[in-house]
Amino acid sequence: MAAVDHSADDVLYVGALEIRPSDGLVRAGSRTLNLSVREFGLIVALARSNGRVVRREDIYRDVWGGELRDGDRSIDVYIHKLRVKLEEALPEWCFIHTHVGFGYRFAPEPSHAFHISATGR
Amino acid sequence: MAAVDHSADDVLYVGALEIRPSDGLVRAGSRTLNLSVREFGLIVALARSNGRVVRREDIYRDVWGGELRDGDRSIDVYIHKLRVKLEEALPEWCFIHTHVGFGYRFAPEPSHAFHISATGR
DNA sequence: GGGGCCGTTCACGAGACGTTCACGACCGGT
DNA sequence: ACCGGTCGTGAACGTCTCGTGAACGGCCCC
Repeated sequence: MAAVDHSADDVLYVGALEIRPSDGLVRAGSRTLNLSVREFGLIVALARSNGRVVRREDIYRDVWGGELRDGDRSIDVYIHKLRVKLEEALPEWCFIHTHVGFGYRFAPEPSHAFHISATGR
Repeated sequence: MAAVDHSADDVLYVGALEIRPSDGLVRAGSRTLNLSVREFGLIVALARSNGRVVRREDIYRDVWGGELRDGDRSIDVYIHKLRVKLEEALPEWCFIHTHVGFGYRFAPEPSHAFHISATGR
């Protein structure tokens, strides 16, 4: 992982998620998520820029290290794996939002599955 | 402390809109708008010259790059798409104003739809 | 050696995007 | 009233991005 100097990386709270970068664990409510190294790196990278849109190139540099090669779908795959685990833990919340052409945004929003939007997407 | 330091970029505020050019996102009140690349470029271009009328040629150069060709309706189409999304998010405000023959002006003004349509004029 | 995880890559399909076209409303000039 | 220019708006369509299941090979531990 790229040597990112984080001074205040104690604990990240995003909605009902509690992410401990230095401990390598994520808690969702009372449950503890079982994430692989990549999944964990990804969720940390996303959570660190809470609310903002993170570009794929930045995600790749942050989590994988090196430059994102053309056609590399690793990010997509791991975004998907993360979504599955997050939804399994907190079905009524949606954390990872796609901004086509920009990247991904990490923020807790009520899941569409439960309450079909009154205000559009 | 430990605040989430957004890399001190320019943030544009127009009425209830918060536009972050470098983050690629727009918030309307508490909601985050989901804009495409073109839509986002357009709203940034408009918001940057807040209050003034922006000529179509300038918009095109700014967002699309290159010169606006005769008969190109892309701007019209994307103005429309933006209007739809903005109205969906903030129905009581009207942001994009047409100045026929001149261009468009971006400014928050109370929507007429609310007052007029009910009275039957 | 065999079985599990993991991470990467492939393949297919759905949906988002951007451009262009078509039609109609509106307006000013003649 | 007619005409040409401008703009609003819905729709068509080719392209590209992204979601997702599956295959493949590496690694570790029994």
